[in-house]
Amino acid sequence: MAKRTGEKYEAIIDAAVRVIAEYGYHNAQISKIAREAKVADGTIYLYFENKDDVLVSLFDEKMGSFISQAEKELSQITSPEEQLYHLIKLHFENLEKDRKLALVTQIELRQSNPEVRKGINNILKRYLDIIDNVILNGKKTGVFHEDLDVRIARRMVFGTLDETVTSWIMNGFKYSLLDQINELTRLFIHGMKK
Amino acid sequence: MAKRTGEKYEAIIDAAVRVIAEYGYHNAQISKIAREAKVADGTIYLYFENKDDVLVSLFDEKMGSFISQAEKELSQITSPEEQLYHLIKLHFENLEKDRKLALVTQIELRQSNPEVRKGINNILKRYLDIIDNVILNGKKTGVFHEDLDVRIARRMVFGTLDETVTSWIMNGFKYSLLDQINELTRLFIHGMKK
Amino acid sequence: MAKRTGEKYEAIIDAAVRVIAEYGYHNAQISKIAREAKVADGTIYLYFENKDDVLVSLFDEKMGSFISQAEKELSQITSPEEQLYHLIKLHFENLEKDRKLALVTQIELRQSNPEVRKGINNILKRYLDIIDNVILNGKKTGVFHEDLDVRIARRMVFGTLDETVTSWIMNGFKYSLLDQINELTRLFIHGMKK
Amino acid sequence: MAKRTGEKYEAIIDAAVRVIAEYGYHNAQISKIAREAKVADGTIYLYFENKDDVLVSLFDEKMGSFISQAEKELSQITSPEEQLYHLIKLHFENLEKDRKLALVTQIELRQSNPEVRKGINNILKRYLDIIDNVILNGKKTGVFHEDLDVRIARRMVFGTLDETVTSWIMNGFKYSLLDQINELTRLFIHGMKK
DNA sequence: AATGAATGAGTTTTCATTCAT
DNA sequence: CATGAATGAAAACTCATTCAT
Repeated sequence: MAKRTGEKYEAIIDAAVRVIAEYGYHNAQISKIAREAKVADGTIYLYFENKDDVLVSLFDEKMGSFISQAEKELSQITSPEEQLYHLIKLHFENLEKDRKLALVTQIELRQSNPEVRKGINNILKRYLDIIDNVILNGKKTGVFHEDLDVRIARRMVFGTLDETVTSWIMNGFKYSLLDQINELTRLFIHGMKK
Repeated sequence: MAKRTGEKYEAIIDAAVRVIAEYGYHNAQISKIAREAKVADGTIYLYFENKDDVLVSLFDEKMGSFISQAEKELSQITSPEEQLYHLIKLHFENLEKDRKLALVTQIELRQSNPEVRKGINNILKRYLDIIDNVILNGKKTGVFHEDLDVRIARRMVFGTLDETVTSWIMNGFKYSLLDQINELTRLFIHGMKK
Repeated sequence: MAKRTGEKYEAIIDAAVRVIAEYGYHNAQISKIAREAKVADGTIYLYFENKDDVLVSLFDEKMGSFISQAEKELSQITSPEEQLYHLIKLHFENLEKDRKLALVTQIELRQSNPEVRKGINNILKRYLDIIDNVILNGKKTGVFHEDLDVRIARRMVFGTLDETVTSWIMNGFKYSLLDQINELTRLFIHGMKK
Repeated sequence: MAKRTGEKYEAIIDAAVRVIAEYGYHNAQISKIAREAKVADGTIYLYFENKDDVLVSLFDEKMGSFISQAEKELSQITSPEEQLYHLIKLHFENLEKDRKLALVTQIELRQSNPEVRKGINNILKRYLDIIDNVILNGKKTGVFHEDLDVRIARRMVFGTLDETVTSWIMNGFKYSLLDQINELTRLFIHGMKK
């Protein structure tokens, strides 16, 4: 029934980002999002199943394209060290280029209910797979330690990047994420290398 | 006005942990917590300012004592490597020994409103300070790299441990956190060492 | 945001009068008023800011129109004695024609909280102005005593009419207000005349 | 069961006056009154049936003695004009001498529930009887008009004095009640005389 | 396809009163 | 006599969702 495409579909998602960024997750009512998108409340339900669907779709649209891009770009790099460097760079660039979106996906949507969390985690799984592939590539090419536990390493990489971005937002975006790419890459590579 | 101490104070906090663990944050009504604690709804307000106060106090009581313990134990270790190892061990032991509490503090309370989040973050600051001190000790003793950015390293350590525990819970506690202590310690130390 | 007009706006106000008259101010819950008005509880909040707003609007709608009528009718009379007579007549007629409304505005709403009281008093100010004008007219035309203190006389007129109506209601409407118009007019005029 | 006498009985009533004057009727909780009276909450119930009883007793203690005094003093005056003058004087003096009490009895207690209102009205009946006697005396002695309706005149006198005092309080006590005695007496006597 | 008025379920908090000590 | 900890009922208001137009 829900259209999931079209001009208004995107208008609603973009309105949701702006409203959540401005008022916070707990004050982002459907009626506010509708007003911001210049549509009627009921119209949202022509494009989305329900409010949860708006939020998951928001994450999907905004992060899904980033993940696809990352998949594609990393597949064209062979060196695991360079892959890792590029992964971090893409991660940070993606969030630095739209602070409202960063705030929404990184902070606000984490307060959502279990249903939304589940949808978000499904999308993130593809991202975790990318990290896994970089680590596996590093092990296969003998750059990373052969006994390295991929899941443990993956959680280190993701957990670190995630915490780094969260801190950056919570501290008011007052320093540059990009400045930390080199040091983080070094920490990871030295930690994981043979 | 709120008493913040006594037998019932603890009974209410423990009841809150059980109720949130069983029903989830969004279904943990005051009346349910009161029933579980075998007190009247109004009694909760003799011991706590409001519902937010119950949740922040829960975090404070349960994590605050862990943090104090960590502060004390780490201060008796001089080697930064051993401090790091011990920190991870304490972190994991603390959460493995009470899975309900782990679920509540690590997953459910993160869905709470900004007021509660703020209270929780204040408590966590003390924990981040402990991590900082370990890293500083490593730099000072020449074990960790002199140019290591403490904040970046701190976020790596905290972010990794946090993500590790979250994954463990989301995957149904089906492996042991303690088994990962050695590898994580190694990853951190190799990453940070001179 | 509140509409403050329309069919349901009036239905809610009329329902509020009936509910308060029947159950008393302290037992007139929003849900009871909504049921009586045959709308959902939430619908009331589409037309009114909050419960206080319902009560003040009730007074405004019901007494405001009476005051406007009085203003208009008295402006067409030149003799202060006749103005006074007519004012009392209008006052009593207005309350006799709807006993439920009289009970609500005269007795029940006086038990309301300070916020509502303030709203009611603002509306009543216009009525006190009408009384003032009658007295001033009497002084100007030499009918009333030139040294008469308008404020003192106004309080006599309003206080007397108010007490008269209150007694009538408290005694179960068992006599006619209209029968007292002549005597009250005489008391006031003799008291105030030159 | 309720003692209705003793040192604490009076302490509680005086505390109630202070608390209601300071916080308003709707914020005068039993626990606040108890704290102000330096007794335990439960102690109030050793001296009073319930909260309503505290309020009615307050009115009874404070206004009852005034009424007895008025009864006594007026019985010693024979002239109806002088009785009326003295009645108004006593009324105003009584309220001017304790502004907190005036605020409580004249404004705040009027917001109370029907039960308290009933108790207050019972006490006021004795006062209305005093007014009646003055008017009857005036009619009997031929000073007031033989056809004067006592009830109508009584409502004029009481309503006027009541409204005068209410205005005085609502306007912040910023003028003197006593200054109005002469004019009010004149208004009444001219209105009622033969 | 779009609207937006209407719905009604659901929860925190207060406070008069009790009663074991 | 006095205490004060404990009780638990009660009500305004929000907001996701529907559906007649």
